[in-house]
Amino acid sequence: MDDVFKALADPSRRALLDQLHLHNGQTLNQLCQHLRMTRQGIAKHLGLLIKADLVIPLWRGREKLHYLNPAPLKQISERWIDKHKAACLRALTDLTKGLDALKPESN
Amino acid sequence: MDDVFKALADPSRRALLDQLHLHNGQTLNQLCQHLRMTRQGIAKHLGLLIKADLVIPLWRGREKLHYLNPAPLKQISERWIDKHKAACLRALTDLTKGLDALKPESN
DNA sequence: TTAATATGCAACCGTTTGGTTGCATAACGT
DNA sequence: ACGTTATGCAACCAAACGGTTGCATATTAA
Repeated sequence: MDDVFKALADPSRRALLDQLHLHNGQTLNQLCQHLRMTRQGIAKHLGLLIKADLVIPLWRGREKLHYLNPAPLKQISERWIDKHKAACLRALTDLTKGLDALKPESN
Repeated sequence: MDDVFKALADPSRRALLDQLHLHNGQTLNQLCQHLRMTRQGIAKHLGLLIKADLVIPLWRGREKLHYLNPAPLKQISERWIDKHKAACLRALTDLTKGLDALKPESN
């Protein structure tokens, strides 16, 4: 899961995901046309996305097609974000309680 | 939003969020007891969490209480993850179509 | 007022990261 | 077979990162 968070941390990689979201199954060279960076740079980013299992590569001849894999995002959403979202109300009441404690007359 | 993704990328910072999730409103020194790192190191991490608005600090005298703010996580979930999750089915069909195209007899 | 407590700030350092250039390899078209 | 196309791999570099040490500052307690 650490790999997923790390992969999402970079804006270029998020842009790549967005690009694939727009048109799934693009080759490396196709993806290069949308991001001003060398092919090798993009290939590195794709490597991290693939390592994080956010993107799945499929070879067709000499072309490498890149497909989105939404599973890790779903996992993060379910196992991490929802857990914290569930504590939303609690966190807010904690904050207001903290603010109340700041009032001098409340001590 | 970039700050939020960057803040979430480090396991120590996620551990801090978990710790606050366990007991909201802890001071810096309290948080230090759960993570084997110097106070200054933790303070740096908290600084990034605060910059990303994931944690809101409240001063009470010389103590700095740290409160979770679930809003950014909710935003990320809604504006980013859900969008990709929505494409889940599509991504999978794309993948299987890609796999089909690999079969030589399908060309 | 003085000592202890809670935090902030800055410099420093090794490692990782983001990106480049250069070259190698494999597959396709002619 | 040969040139072109699509990709991989390695070295290299500056910048950012994660973490430390040392010192400064502000608040509380005696």
